[in-house]
Amino acid sequence: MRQLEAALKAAGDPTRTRILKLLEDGELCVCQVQAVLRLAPSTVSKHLAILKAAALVDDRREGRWIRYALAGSGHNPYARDVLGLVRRALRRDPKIREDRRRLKDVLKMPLAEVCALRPGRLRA
Amino acid sequence: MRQLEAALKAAGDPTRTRILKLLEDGELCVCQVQAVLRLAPSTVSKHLAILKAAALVDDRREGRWIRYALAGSGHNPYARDVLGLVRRALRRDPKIREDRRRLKDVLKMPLAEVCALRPGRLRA
DNA sequence: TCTACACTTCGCCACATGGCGAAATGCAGG
DNA sequence: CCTGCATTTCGCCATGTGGCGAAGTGTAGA
Repeated sequence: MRQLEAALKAAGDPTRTRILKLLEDGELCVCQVQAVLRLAPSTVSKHLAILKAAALVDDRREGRWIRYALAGSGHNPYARDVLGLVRRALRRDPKIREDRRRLKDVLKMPLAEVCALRPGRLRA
Repeated sequence: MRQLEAALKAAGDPTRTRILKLLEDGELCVCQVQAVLRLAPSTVSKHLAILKAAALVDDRREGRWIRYALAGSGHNPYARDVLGLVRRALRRDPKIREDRRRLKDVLKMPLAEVCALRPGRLRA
């Protein structure tokens, strides 16, 4: 019961849905997600941890960064179904479209520059 | 975004999942659900209202009772997918099995007697 | 090993949510 | 209408959750 609950609850939060939709275009590091969502790093990190606990995403360390991606055939048997559902959903949602637009801009910038945008040292 | 969120969140609660699994066997009135779950009437009613708002169930008045059933091709486009996911899930979950066993007993009793079991006038 | 930096963890706050009992609602039958 | 009963709504409480900033962790590079 807990696994299904975890997957549904994880995907049932609007912020996390936004993250899942972003990851449909490929893996991203935390600061890229953060640059699109415009939330505090700790907040983004927590959401990613919840998604990971629900086996909806995988993480992979790459040097200084940690890349998150949608889970493959994860260990949670329900993750695949939930991800499929989300993937088919919200294709025309205005907020999701806006996020995708922002993501495009973010992907054009070098990673270091993206991370420098953080609200920690406000200079943007 | 809100419709997907509503469906996922509604199905993501363990008590509501139990209700959905019960309804897979056919429509039930509130007191039947309550007899299986052993929760206060107000609690059951609230959960059913949430499931209804998410378009996962339909209700239908029949005399003094209100029958709830899994939603057909509901107005929430995601409800069907979520219901399918839940239906395929938890087939072997012990708590769900236990509920189903209790439901079988409840279905053997006349409705009036089931409702009389309520923790309001304790006499069982 | 020291600093810089990406990320996570912790502690906090405001608000949402699940549980209950009591009161309100709405239908059936006298 | 008035009573009886199934259900809902309301008010309350305890707990869970999302947001943040500050402090901690861990890796890259000087």
